[in-house]
Amino acid sequence: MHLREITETLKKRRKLLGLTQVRFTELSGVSLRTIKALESGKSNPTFETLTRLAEVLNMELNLEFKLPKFF
Amino acid sequence: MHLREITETLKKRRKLLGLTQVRFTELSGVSLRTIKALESGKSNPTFETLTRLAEVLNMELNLEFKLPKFF
DNA sequence: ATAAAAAGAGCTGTATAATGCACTTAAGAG
DNA sequence: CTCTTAAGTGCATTATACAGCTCTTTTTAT
Repeated sequence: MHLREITETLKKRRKLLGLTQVRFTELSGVSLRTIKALESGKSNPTFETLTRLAEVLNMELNLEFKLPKFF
Repeated sequence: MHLREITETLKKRRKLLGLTQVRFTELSGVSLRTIKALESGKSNPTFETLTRLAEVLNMELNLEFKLPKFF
């Protein structure tokens, strides 16, 4: 997944769970500033930042083999 | 996956493909210093760095739901 | 249409990721 | 063992992620 897909997924799921950005910072420990930058596509986040956010959403980052397109 | 798992996986696959760290920098564009730090567990890499390395190995990072442990 | 809440942006400081160079240590081949 | 190559470390520099504050814009509800 490209970074844009990942951030979009995080954002959509955050909203699906009815969380505001503020509540998201409280639950994740990632600053509001960082979340805003990330969601508006203005950063190259560290692995830890993405992981802390994913965690709150019951998600995680996995390293996998690329699958051929027809999958 | 935790960072340690990810870096171990990258390292193992790099070796499996018979690549040295030097060759890995040439193919990925990530500096030798950064690869050394990463593989020896001394950094919190950016998404881009991980992606560039994974790319060379025909792998990628995916954001997924956590599965219950019995899977 | 207005008020309130949420999201985004500018400015700034601090921490640290990424980099290059030189050196040391470890691993492999002869 | 020695020689060669690969991997890891220390130090210094540069770039930038992270963070807090304030202000603006957008969205949502009344």
